[in-house]
Amino acid sequence: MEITKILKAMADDTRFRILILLLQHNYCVRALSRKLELSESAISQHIKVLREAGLLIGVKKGYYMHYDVDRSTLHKLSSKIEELAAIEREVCNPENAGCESFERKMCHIQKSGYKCSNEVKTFHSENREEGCVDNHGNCGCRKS
Amino acid sequence: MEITKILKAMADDTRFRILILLLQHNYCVRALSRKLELSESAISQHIKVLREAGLLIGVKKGYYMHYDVDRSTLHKLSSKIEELAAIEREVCNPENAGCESFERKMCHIQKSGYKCSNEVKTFHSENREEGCVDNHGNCGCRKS
DNA sequence: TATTTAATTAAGTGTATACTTAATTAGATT
DNA sequence: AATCTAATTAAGTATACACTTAATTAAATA
Repeated sequence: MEITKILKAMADDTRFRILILLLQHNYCVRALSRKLELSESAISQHIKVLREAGLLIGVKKGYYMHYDVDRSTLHKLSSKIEELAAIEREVCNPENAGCESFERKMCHIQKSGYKCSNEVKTFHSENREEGCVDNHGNCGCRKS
Repeated sequence: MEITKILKAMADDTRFRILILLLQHNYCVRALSRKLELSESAISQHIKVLREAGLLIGVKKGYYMHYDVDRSTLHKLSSKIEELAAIEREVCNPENAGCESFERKMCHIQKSGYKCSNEVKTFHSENREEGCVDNHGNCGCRKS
């Protein structure tokens, strides 16, 4: 499941409306094209995007295509977003960033009175040194 | 809460990555720009989109902007998507579409043996008559 | 087999958007 | 007050994309 692909498919206003209409009824392409006042071609292209994102399942019945929303994709998407919301933030501070003691004293997110040294400022502004893996960005703190 | 605005903000791969990074740490713009190998300007513009969608809250601290993901927006989005998945579909058939009895007999989604009349075909293909509110699209069925 | 029909694909166009570098802004620091 | 500095905005560009009409496809029907 490609989450940004699904999000992209749903993010367009027209496609979002198509999705809602197809959640409510089994409209054919022509009916959707009338309801949304767009060409059948446009609808067909939107449906393709929704289908390729896993949001629609299409079955041909007689002359008509019957499209149905794959609700399991919506459930999975919803869960994924909940998972995101559950990510815990590791706040940058000298203690958890693995800063050297001399840096710790100078970190600007420390209480007032402490100021960043030139070394720390440089670290923040210029390219990072060898062996420096991460830069939390609020100061010169390094993560290991 | 504009759902397609939020979806659009999250649908871009770069913005999605920014969101995840900011869920994990309090990176500044420069740190994000290094991590994602994009200009600070590009990051700033992406952050603006995320902020205007209600996904980020920014606070200025010293020289730095501290951005935090508004997790409540993610929760609300997740719920909205669950609501969508819960929409029940009213299947189009002559009975629930309020079709006239003569139409009911001719609806193509009836069992085989019944065929659409020219009138019904025309109704489906041409513009709808006066007073016809809905067209479910699988046949000539009218809704009220 | 030829015809009809809903849907799709092809080709083209105008707008939106994701980036760039350069200029500007807001607010700490000296 | 003058100077830094992170972030933002301005201006410009190249690509993506949402539409159009016309041509094509695939399946049902005659």
